[in-house]
Amino acid sequence: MTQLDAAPKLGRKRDLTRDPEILDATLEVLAETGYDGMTIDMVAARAKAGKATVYRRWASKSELVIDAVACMKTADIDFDALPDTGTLRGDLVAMVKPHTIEDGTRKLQVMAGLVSMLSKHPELVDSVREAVTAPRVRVNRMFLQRAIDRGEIPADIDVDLLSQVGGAMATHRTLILRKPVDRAFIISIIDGVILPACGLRAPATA
Amino acid sequence: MTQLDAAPKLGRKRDLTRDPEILDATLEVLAETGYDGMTIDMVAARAKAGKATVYRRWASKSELVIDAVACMKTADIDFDALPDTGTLRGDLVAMVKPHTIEDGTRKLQVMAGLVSMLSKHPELVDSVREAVTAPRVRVNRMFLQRAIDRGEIPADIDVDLLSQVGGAMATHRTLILRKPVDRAFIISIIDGVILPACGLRAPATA
DNA sequence: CATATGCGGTACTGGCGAGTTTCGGAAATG
DNA sequence: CATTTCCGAAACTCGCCAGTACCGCATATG
Repeated sequence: MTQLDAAPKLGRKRDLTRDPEILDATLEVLAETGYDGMTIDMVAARAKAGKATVYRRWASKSELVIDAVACMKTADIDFDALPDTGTLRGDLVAMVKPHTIEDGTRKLQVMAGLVSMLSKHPELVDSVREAVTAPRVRVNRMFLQRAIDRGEIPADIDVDLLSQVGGAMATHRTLILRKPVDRAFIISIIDGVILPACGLRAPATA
Repeated sequence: MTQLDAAPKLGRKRDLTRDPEILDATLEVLAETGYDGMTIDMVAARAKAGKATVYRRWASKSELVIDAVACMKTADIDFDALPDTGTLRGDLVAMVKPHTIEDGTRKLQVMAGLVSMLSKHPELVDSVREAVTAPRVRVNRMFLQRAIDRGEIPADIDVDLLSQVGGAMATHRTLILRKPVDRAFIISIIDGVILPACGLRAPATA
């Protein structure tokens, strides 16, 4: 720290724009091949970078991946523009947009590639929860709380548990069943689990 | 097949009792280290066998693992002695026994070690579902159907989906959150998700 | 222009693990 | 007892990959 300003910055400067490109390439390879199948050469090739450039910025493969996961949360839901339709079902269904599904699918695939790493790097558990799981849970919790506040659903439901159900079932479907989490599946979770658990029924047309 | 009887069985006979011991050792190592971290030497050492003995019986590491997973379903719930308490909650809670939790935890840990393999060996997806997921789903489906038949819960609930919820949340808790699936958690799923989704309430004491 | 560092690319090193072979001994056949 | 196949154990081959070193060039300082 004390030496940062004193250090004369000689030579060519590091191109900081390559950092996010390398991290993105890392997430892509991670989603495609998983942590153990991923090689630094794959990441470098994907980012059109040299292997030395990667190792100049991250000390090891595991640190690169940990950093990539931590930086994943940036491309997230913007909490300012959340739907507020007046009904719980309306809010939940409004979140089922192609872009959201696409983003969620990608995160689930990255998560699938990280499972083997979680036991060896417990700090990753928190990063993954913060980047993938927590945002969706927070949104669901807000929707449920609003529904309680307006008297749409009873106040004694288990908000914490119910806001996790959707993510848990999507995770299970992606990691174990290896089936796509599409709009129909998400709607069936809403209408078949979450709403009934809140004492509501889906519209008859569904 | 035609040559089996004609072949003169010379020399020492293969010790068939080693097969299940090696498969059990495989599942143990798999649960502890995952597929990519597992080595044949670990399995052989655990089973007190030589590496050659393993390769005389299975052609490769992946075939050994696939066989071990396929043979996992044997130690399962005996469908003859299922509880029938007269209420849906009674049946579900009666399944939450130490032995069942222990068995389920082990299977979930094996599953965690297999996630990285599922994308490369799609046939494993079916084996895992048959050995781990399906039995529990079948039991839950039976409980729900009985509750419908006796008029305890409405007949228009989504039986397929609701019989998967418990397993999905347990899987998510083990693989991603890395927290133990204990009795309290399972009870909270029953009382906080499944029963409310069927229009029932847990007893006030809970 | 001299120096120092970053860049993409390639060659290299070292360790690890799948799969094979070998060895001394044990069990089965004839 | 000779032969054959199994056993556990250990040594071996071979390919892959993390991490390092180096090349030729680009870009920054003074």
